[in-house]
Amino acid sequence: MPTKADQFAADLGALAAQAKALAHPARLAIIQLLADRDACVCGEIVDDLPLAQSTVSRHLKVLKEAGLVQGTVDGPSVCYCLDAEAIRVLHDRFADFFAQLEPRSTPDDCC
Amino acid sequence: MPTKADQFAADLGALAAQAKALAHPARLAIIQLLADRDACVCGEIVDDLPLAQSTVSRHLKVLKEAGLVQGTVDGPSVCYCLDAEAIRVLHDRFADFFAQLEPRSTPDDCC
DNA sequence: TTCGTTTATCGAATAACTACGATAAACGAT
DNA sequence: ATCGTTTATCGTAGTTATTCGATAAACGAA
Repeated sequence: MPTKADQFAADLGALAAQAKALAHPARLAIIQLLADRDACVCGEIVDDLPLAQSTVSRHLKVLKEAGLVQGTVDGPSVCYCLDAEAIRVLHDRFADFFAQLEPRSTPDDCC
Repeated sequence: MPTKADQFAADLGALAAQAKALAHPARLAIIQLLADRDACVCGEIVDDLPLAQSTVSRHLKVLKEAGLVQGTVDGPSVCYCLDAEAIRVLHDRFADFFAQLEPRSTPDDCC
């Protein structure tokens, strides 16, 4: 079922989709957590966030669906870690987007 | 009324809020449009997007509330333009966030 | 096998987002 | 003062997001 948002350029849609994954402080906090513990972390994320376990699980699912985080089963628990390559791609996408915004000499504030 | 998302660090909340403003292809398209026409544009945005005028007006409101766009009344129409300084700040915020993610030597993929 | 731990999913409630048409408000021009 | 143009807002509808508690599923250990 195509939504209205699909009528835009694919690259804008892709960037918007990943921006949406970043559009919640809990998910940003999770990303920072996963980066801080240089390797990866399992359910300690729940202890570090003021959210219920099921809520954290949902946020992790969003991040996984956005391709930013990977989870591998490790015994009874699950080990989550950042997808470093995906993060880099996202970083580049944002950098490109912002770079495109200022080829203009931004002479004086318009209006 | 404080929501659950307010319990996170203020900087994460601020970044998440602006990421949310970018989390729709129409709003990204609007930002690109405003940057392309080096100065600013009024209602031509509506003509360039496959959306109703009222919908575009809402998206513009979101961008204004995020502080990324300014609108000044110009006769019967309104002139919108990017807030170049706010864009720069947002760019920096994203850059900082991503930079923080990779102080690790990213030895080998964990897990 | 049974128990405890860990994670995912379901169900449900509330809130927010996206979208449109219709209408109102502001303004210049006639 | 009235008309047409432009933009904002309102009302509404449908979808999606956020959150929690409760429950299920997976697994190691006893």
